[in-house]
Amino acid sequence: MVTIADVARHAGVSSSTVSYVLSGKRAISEETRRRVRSSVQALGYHPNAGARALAAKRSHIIALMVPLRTDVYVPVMMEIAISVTTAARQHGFDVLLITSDEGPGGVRRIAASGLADGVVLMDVELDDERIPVLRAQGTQAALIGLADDARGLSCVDHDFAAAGALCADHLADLGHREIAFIGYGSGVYHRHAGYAERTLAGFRDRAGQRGLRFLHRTCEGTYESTAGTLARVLADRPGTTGFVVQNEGAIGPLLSLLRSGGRTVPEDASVVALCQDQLAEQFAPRLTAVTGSAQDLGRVAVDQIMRRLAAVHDGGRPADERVLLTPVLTVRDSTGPAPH
Amino acid sequence: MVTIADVARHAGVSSSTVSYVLSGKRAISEETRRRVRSSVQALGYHPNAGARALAAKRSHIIALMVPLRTDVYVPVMMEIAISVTTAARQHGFDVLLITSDEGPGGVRRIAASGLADGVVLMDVELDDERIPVLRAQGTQAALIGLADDARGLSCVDHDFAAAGALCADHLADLGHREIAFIGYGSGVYHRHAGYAERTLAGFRDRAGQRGLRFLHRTCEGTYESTAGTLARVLADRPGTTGFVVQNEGAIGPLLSLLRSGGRTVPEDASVVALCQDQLAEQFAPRLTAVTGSAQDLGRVAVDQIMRRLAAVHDGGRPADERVLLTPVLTVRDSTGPAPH
DNA sequence: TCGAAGTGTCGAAGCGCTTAAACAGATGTC
DNA sequence: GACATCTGTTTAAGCGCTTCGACACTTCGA
Repeated sequence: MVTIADVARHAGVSSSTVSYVLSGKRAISEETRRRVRSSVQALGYHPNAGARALAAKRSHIIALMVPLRTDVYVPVMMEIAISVTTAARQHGFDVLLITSDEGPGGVRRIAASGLADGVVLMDVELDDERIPVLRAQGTQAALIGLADDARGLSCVDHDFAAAGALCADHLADLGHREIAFIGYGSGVYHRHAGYAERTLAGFRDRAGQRGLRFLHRTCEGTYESTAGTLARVLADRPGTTGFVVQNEGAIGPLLSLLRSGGRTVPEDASVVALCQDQLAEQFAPRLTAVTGSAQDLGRVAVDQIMRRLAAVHDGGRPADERVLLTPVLTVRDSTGPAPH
Repeated sequence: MVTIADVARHAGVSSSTVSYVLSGKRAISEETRRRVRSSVQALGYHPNAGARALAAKRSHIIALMVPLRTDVYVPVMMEIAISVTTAARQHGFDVLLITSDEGPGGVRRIAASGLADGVVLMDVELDDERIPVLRAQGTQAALIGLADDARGLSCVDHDFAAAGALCADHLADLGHREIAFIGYGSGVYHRHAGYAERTLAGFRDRAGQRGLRFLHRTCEGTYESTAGTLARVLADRPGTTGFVVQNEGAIGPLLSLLRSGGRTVPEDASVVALCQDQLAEQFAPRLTAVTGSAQDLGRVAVDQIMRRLAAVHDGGRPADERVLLTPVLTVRDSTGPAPH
């Protein structure tokens, strides 16, 4: 194993000089810097992470707590996890993966052991019990999702209310008057998952403003469940011409069912999906969709933590940021003017 | 911050005694152990991870390198990542997430800095350039996937050849004679991805033994691509009655297309999917599928690393294990006797 | 010309833990 | 009763790094 002392000897300087060259925290002459750098290269030196963390009281690791529950579309979770990792690396940080089944105790463990300098929490509930722990430990954190009380931490999320409103506007602009909103399974609403409630609220408000009649129905995302939901919608409101789908699993079945029921998309019925563009492109017809970037979510969360850490490092009090990312509507082939 | 010295003072013992109580590496009297434990509780002590890693030369972290590429079904990757994390925690280890875009350099960085005690590599190519690095660094590793030369490391994977054979056997048993194998996009085969090639080879061999005629066609997993693939299959072999689908994205479109083409499943055509049970259950009809547990994959990989670390710790040479998990065929509603 | 200020490097303390070796006291052996 | 043995605990030496203060030397202003 190559240590900083080996590098120092090789370069003919003291080990503190090597440290300062590497951290840039003190002025070092051009000549010395060059010699040290080439010794580092020659010996293949990588600072020992434990020693560094111990001496500097910073691990250069952030923890990412991912939900075990999979009612949220899994590829999106993965995309967030990967973007958090990539963004963290750009700041010289690594990412520790922990699962939400560890609960508040997991957060305490990570923070108290100094394993991580900061924590990113996914799938945050409105009244999340991990938040008081974070505050008590003085751990820097960023939430992906909105909490009721986010004092002492930063958060970022999609603006789901705006996404819902975009759907309502688009269908209203096309002349649709009766809309069905196919949502997540009822469990998601009972849990008061923010993304589900806020989307629905945003849609509802805008639909009201635009004079739309609409129905909200839950749906589990299987073929059977979608068939049942669609049948009830058409029984209750035969005049429905617009569909908004938030549950990714229901999209394929819905398209199949509309087709086999004799309704052509977009001539007889328009469908707007709330899902990733990548997914929207896979169907026939390609779907008009409202999207927010999962990558941005991860990147912003990491940036927030980095700003908090920098503030603490400089002896200040970190600012509690609250960022909502604006969703985008991409018109494709699944929406068109309402039939007469 | 609570240190081991605080606990020692509180319990009226020396800090080494506290350390021995916690690690169990020396005999400690019942009485002392109780006092120390309750002091740990009372003060909320968590050992500092950096100090521990530095002194013990073990970080109690394993790194998990996940692919950025998403041609493999993402939820499966996520399931593996989560099962690795869960299994690691049961051994008192945490998981560091790194992305494969860091390449061999990432592996070197993690190993040389002592950040992780072991590495789990996903999406391994037959001739993977990270493997020599692992060997050179003497890092303990487990691969998920098979490499050409796995000396010095352990590996685990699904027995994809057996999975392919199961599909052929099932369709042959039902009397089908002409089968189409709908695979991944051509890029996957050009890359010589092990899972794709081995499944196909296993299917091909067994199909040969059972006297089946078959066609292998690549498919990108979009609706258009599946439509094109199916059209070509039916043009080349109008008598095809059995379908094996390995590309998750092609399943939904294939079912839709068969239905709209007037072929009822399973009366006119049988479909066997190579995918997770959860996914197979979502379609109508529910799909007969060949599955391997992604959870087991992660768990076994972690167990392999733990055994390797234990062997090194005991001064021995770790055994290079090679485990293939047996796939399971679950018959559901998408396969039936071949039509006359 | 002298002291002050600035620049570049080093020495050494210390971060919180593990662990080998030393030690104290109880127990057993002849 | 002298000695070895065992059990339970302490002492102290690091692990490899960061960082504070000291120091040597140069440059600058008065």
